[in-house]
Amino acid sequence: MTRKILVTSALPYANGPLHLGHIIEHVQTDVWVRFQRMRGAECIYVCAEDTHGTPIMIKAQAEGITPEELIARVAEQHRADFKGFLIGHDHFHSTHSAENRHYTDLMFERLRKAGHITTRSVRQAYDEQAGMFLPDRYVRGGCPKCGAADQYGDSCEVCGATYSPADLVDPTSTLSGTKPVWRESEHLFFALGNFEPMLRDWVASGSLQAAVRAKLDEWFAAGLQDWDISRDAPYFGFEIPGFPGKYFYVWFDAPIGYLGSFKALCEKRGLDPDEYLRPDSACELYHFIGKDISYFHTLFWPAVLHGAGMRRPTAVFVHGFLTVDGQKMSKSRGTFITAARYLEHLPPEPLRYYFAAKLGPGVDDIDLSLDDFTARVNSDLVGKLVNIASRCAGFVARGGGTLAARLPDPALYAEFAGASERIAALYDARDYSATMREIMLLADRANQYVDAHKPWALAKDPAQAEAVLGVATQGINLFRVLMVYLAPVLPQIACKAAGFLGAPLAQWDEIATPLLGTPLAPYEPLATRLDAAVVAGLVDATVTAPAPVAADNTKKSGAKVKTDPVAKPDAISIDDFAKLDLRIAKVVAASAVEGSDKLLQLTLDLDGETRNVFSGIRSSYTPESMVGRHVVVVANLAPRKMRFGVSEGMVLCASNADGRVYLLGADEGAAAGMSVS
RNA sequence: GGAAAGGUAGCUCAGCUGGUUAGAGCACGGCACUCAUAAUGCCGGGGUCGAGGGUUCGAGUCCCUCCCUUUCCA
Repeated sequence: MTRKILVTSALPYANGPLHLGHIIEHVQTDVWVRFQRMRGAECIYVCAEDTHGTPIMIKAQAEGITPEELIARVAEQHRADFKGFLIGHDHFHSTHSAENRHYTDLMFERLRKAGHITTRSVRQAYDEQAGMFLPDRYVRGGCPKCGAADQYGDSCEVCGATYSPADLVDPTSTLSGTKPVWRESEHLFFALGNFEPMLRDWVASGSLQAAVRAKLDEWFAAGLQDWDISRDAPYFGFEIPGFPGKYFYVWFDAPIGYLGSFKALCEKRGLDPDEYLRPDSACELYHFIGKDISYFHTLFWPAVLHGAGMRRPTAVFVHGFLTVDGQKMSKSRGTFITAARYLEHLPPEPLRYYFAAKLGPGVDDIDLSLDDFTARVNSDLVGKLVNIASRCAGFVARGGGTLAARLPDPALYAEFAGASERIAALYDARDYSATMREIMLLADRANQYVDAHKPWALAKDPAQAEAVLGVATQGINLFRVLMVYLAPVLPQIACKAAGFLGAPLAQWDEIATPLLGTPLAPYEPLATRLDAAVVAGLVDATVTAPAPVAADNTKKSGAKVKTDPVAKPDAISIDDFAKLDLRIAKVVAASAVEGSDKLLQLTLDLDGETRNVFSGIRSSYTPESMVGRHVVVVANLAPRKMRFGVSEGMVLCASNADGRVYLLGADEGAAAGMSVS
């Protein structure tokens, strides 16, 4: 019977850009989904924007736009980033949607009727000037335990103490800077404790990794407490039916967003969501999440589902955090790598491969070591894997372009194909690092095979032409098996390889029979080496070297690939440099210029001052991707009249010989109008 | 403070329920080869397995203490 599987990745929050931490989770999920599909499962992968809550509301206010505008803009960026990393969501929805409202209301109603919702008064910090209740994080003050100043309302970063905002010494609201008052308000609670037996049973069913189970036991031992699921207006979210002025807490409707997204997909495809969601469903449901949100997904979520008369997740797969060069991703260190930044520098598949090579089934943190990344990708992907095809293709071409009719070494092929179930089991268990090790071991064997049979030596004797073609055919077929194994990780390379082989690589069992007697397309490089300098450019050089040097960035952003030595201009004095008025500007609007295939028209904000600038970056940036980002602009460049209007400045970019350009940006924290020096 | 995970060659990591001379890839050195994106193959150097105790015929693998790193605490 065909497995029917519904898979999710955690919903990204709509208040900022995706970073590589988001990407590793989606890659982990995407690989698993692609693998399941290759194995013939009906596997659906959904995700959505997580759009509700105070931070969204506040951020939109700060930008002078509506929350709806904010989440639409961020969603656009997120979609582009996911696409860039080849994440194949079947559907990417939003929690601010009719479908999500439907399930949120429905599930709440069912929980209420079943007696799982209670009401209780809560005393909370209230900002009288802003006219709203304050989440813990929006109150700061002195730590009641160690006295450290300016700590968050929930915990102290200095001594690690946890407490409530009411305990703070000298609390202030981060919104208005005023001292909050304490007000009572009725809140709605979800009686999590009602579900303890069910949850214990669920945990015991083997749905969780050992480390997560251990954590759950701790939580059980501490006792399950009611969960506050309401917030008072003003709040960006769904108003609770029957409770005017009360809104669902963002964490209540966020996981429900999985179902909302799924529902939207079902409507598009004419599927019945209940087949997947009813309590006795034979379909499987999996959530991939980071360990920071285990509590919500392993306690609340199964309990809410169960209480609302729905099935529980088959399993929740928890992964660790991503570090860069051994350290927590940090904006101040420049190691906070956004998805967009990565994609501006490098193609997605090397990173997909590297993540796969490091991801295990556990909750351990994963380190992106940049040097290791470069070495690993270049050696495994280019030196070993792609090399097999590359070195054999020429012999096939010279032998007529068509593969031999028989394999000279069927036993070796059988050995490669015979690894299939072992590798599949590793994928299925999400032990990708072991999977990649197995596959690369085979890649070594393939290179050894070619080396042992020395087709280049045989080729010197015209009488051996058949043998040469045989060795090449063997090599190509070994490569094909490996490419099938790697297709979940490297979908684009697999696609190119399929074009080269003239045969699809879409199904796992395609390897059952070798490819014989068919023509090959001309070989084109399937993957290229990473340049260590480009990789180093992923971390923000401007942090450690705050110099305004465009030349330095030019080197690091791809130009080096083409070793096109930039002519060194004459040295200038600091005074000459000071003549430049470089500023940070925020792109508030962008559009393609009609009648030009190179230009984008940008509307820039330099802290109050608005500039119209034409920039020749259309080959590398879409108008949508520009809006909202910060750029570096030469603000005192004499205005220049162009056919399309007057350009009042110049946006700085690095570029290389092939015409790609790379915008210079500024780290988080830089604001429009700031002077660059 | 409580809890968890981890500390194995220069780097990134494997080492299951304790058992022969501790492994892989990369990097490094030598040799071979030249088909391939200076790719590949063969050989080699390199580790008192965080520190110190203990259990055992035998411990990287179990127990205790300590040090360091990371993470979680609704």
